Amino acid sequence: MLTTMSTSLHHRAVEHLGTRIVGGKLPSGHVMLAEHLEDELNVSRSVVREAVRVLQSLGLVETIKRVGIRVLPAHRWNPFDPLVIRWRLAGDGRGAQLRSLAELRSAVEPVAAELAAANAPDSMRRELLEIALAMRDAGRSGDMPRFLDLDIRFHALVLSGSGNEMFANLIGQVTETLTGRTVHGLMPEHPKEAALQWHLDVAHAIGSGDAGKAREASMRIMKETIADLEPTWQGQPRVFVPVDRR
Amino acid sequence: MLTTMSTSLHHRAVEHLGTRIVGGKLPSGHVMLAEHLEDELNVSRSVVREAVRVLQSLGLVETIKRVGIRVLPAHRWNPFDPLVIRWRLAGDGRGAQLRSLAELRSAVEPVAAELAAANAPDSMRRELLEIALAMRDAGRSGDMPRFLDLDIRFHALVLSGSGNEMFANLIGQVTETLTGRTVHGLMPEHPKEAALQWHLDVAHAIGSGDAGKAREASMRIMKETIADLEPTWQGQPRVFVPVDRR
DNA sequence: GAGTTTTGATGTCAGCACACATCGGTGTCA
DNA sequence: TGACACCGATGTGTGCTGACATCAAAACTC
Repeated sequence: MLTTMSTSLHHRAVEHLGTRIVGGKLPSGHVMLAEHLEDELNVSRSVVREAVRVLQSLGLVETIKRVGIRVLPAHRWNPFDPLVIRWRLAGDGRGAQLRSLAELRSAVEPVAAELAAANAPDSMRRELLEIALAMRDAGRSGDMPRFLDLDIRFHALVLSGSGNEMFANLIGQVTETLTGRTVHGLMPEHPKEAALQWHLDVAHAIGSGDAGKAREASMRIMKETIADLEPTWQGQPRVFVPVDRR
Repeated sequence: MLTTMSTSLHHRAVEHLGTRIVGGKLPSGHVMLAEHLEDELNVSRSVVREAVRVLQSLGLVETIKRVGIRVLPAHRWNPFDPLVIRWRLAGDGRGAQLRSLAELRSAVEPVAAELAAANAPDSMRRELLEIALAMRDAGRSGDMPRFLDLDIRFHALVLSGSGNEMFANLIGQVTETLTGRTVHGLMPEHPKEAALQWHLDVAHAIGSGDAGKAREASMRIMKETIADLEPTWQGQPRVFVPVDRR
């Protein structure tokens, strides 16, 4: 070994192969040999095999005896795996991935708000209102970094307050779309006053247990968010996977 | 080796550990040693290590030097991974898992119907209508196995027709809730006439590109489905994960 | 108590035996 | 002579093992 490694060889191998497959450099159907990967990555068989096993569990490759390690088509990948999402966001698939995430979020958050209104513990309802108020202040004063941070916490709290662990798990990916919107300069100098009010509406509705209102207000936020982000993925073709192919 | 193996040792090891962790037999914080696992499973280090690596990528365990392999708390698991879902459905978590899936589905399908109305290829729209009509026939004549099959295909087609690969990936899990409803005797002798009509409404709305109507009709189906399934998870406590803990 | 050494676990390597799908050669039959 | 079935060689993933590296907790020294 020449280099002292910051990350483990295993981690690097997974990352190396994952980015190349998801990024499209290794196309679907491409076959690799374990031995070849050893040379390419300068690691031993154990490292390659453990990495391939992980990629296999993500649906990125399959191993076939006497043939090698074959790259699977994109529709076999697990689109909910954090690694796959990260790799897609880092490569060509960024636009399509952001659209998928935004659509997922626009579907989930209103229902999460509904559930939070029905089920969230009081402490979360209180915190939600505090954050919404702080968002209004930060938004009006144009403190955008603080606004972004509060925005993330707000939506994370709605998802978490739903009491649905699948919803709560989307927090990381919501964070990605929110920061993405800011990074790509898609946020105005000041957030719209209406948007600030909608966040307060959500907080109040959840606070008072009004599921219908919470959903409605959340949907308005989602519509606005989608409209803001749309330029990011414009022109990206949609993919329709035949249902029989799992 | 004594036994000829039907499934690979790797597969068996992943399954063995996964079911025990998700099933709660190995509680959060429990520490195992790789060597101990070798003895327990009667497999070699490579098998154990590769299995542990896969479980690590699912968020079920972490490996710590000088300590061992530690089971992670449930909120660290990837709730979207097919393996995790399957293990939860097979164990104590079945009720909570079904609720999560049903809620996710009730959030996603109306939006998927909306998107399908806007984007689905014509062939899918046509097939959707055919299936909805066939569902009506099967429903009225009380051919429930055929109805279930058509129902699955219908909802799979809506999800797939959205052109969102994350939605399309939920097909398998939707199948689980639909078959679960039938298996648990939660379906009436004949599906309600209204439900049959709602499916036709969705198909027609998507066929004619009416996104709003598609969403509305889909939401009605979802409300009904949730109501049907609710007994399955009654009394299951909700879990609220603090937002700061990832 | 702070710094150092020891210890024990995972991480990594390399070589081997085995199972098995594929391919090509051989034999048989028409 | 040609078509077809059989069969063994080959290559590659699967699994096992012994050895060493690495690193952090724990024990020890001062």
